[in-house]
Amino acid sequence: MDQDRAIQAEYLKALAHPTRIRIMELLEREGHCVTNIGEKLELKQSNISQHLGILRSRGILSLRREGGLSIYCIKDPRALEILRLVRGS
Amino acid sequence: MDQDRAIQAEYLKALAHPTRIRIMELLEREGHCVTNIGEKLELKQSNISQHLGILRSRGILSLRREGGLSIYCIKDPRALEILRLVRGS
DNA sequence: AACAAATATTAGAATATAATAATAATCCTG
DNA sequence: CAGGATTATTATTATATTCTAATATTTGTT
Repeated sequence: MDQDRAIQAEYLKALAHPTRIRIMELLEREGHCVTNIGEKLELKQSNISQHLGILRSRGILSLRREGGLSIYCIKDPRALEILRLVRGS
Repeated sequence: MDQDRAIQAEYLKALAHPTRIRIMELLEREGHCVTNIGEKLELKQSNISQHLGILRSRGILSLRREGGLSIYCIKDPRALEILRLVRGS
């Protein structure tokens, strides 16, 4: 189907951004909250939140609430495999 | 490096388009010329040529001239692995 | 309930991407 | 070298992304 390719393209687009690649690298070890990610990457909170939302909407990240925090984790390990392949250029 | 992630993002962006995914699927079996691809995909020649140029500029496709034709082939098999991973969602 | 911290959402401006149409460039063939 | 076919490039318009700033929401604490 052609709709499948549109979905696949959306998935790849979600990964195709330097900041989102950095987020994936950061979350590879363990989950982090939004503020934490923002500090490590030295980017604005709202921007981080938007990027996390994009990755989550594609099923790449998951979110759990813990205390007052939103902890984002990698949900789809295929994304890590893809990034590993891309690195091996 | 941060420039690496920019390059990685460009690589993924090249794959992150429905038409370019179709092109990759078509070229998986064997190389094809521009006109041929345009007919199979029912898209304008200039559009196809642009998409092929994007894939080539990222090192994903290669080009050889044969007779009066430009034959495009898959150069980087990692791209196929990535698309296979993406399909397995 | 009020306050503070953490996160999400929205609107806006700047930039990037994509499709079309038109034109240019390439390269066989006679 | 002229003509025709193939491919590449350019300009344009429409759409999509991205970042920032501002505001709203959510949640925990007192």
